[in-house]
Amino acid sequence: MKKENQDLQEPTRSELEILQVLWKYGPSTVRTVNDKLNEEKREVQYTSTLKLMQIMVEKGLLVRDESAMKHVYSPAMEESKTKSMLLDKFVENLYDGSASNLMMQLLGNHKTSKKSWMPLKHS
Amino acid sequence: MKKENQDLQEPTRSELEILQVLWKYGPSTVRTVNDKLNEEKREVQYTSTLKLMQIMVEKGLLVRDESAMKHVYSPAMEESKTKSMLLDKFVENLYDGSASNLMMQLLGNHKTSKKSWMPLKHS
DNA sequence: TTAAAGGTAGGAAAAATTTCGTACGAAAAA
DNA sequence: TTTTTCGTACGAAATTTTTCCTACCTTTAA
Repeated sequence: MKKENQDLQEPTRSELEILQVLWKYGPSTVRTVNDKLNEEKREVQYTSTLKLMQIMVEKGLLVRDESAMKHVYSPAMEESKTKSMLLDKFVENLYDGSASNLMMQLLGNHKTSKKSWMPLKHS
Repeated sequence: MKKENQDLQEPTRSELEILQVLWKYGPSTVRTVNDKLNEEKREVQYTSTLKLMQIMVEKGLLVRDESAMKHVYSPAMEESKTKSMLLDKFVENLYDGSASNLMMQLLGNHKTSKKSWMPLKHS
């Protein structure tokens, strides 16, 4: 089954790497993004990055300015919006939806609540 | 190229869901985990969950007690260790490695540093 | 004792993600 | 002008992740 164009696509791991580059350096060409990926993350071929960024446009994760020959890509959503979304999901997943739990971990306060589960009978 | 048994495998998205269930309810059978997944996350077949958990054992993400007929699975690493690892990566990725940046976002302080990038010439 | 229910194992298929080869056009250099 | 360089598009392949079918074993109920 194909995944339909939802409103909010969660970026895949590689897509996130690309977003990170764009957040850091601002709107960029594929060439620039690819260079930064190779410098800062991992070795990857130009056309791979290109393809991925094209897909991200289709998904609505990036927008593209085609006015010049060298297309310039930018994130489709505000950095802060995307990060909020990802943070929410992260807190939901790992900290039971509780930001203060996360906060405590950040503060190095490792008194995370003791295991909350009672041994279950496994039917 | 096959991915070798690294020390720390990062769980995939589905694997993380399973870990979440185990964290929440403690060591469990596949049946229990599958039920919880269906209740709390998404519809999924028993054998799919089974397979995934078997793979997670291979990867070293879970350990399995086979002494009884119904195997009981537990996370291979402490919850807090795994979460630390994931949190580190998360902060690294999204907050430039700065926990205080994340902290600010958590506090709803949206004065995240203005765009730090200078417009680049795109070679 | 047989049937039904519920468990694991394993392989194959499906889906999603990632990579890259090839084709081809435009711009720049020779 | 010709060649080289650098860009995009597109399709297919490779890989990773996810799903589920089939086989088969054990326990329980009839």
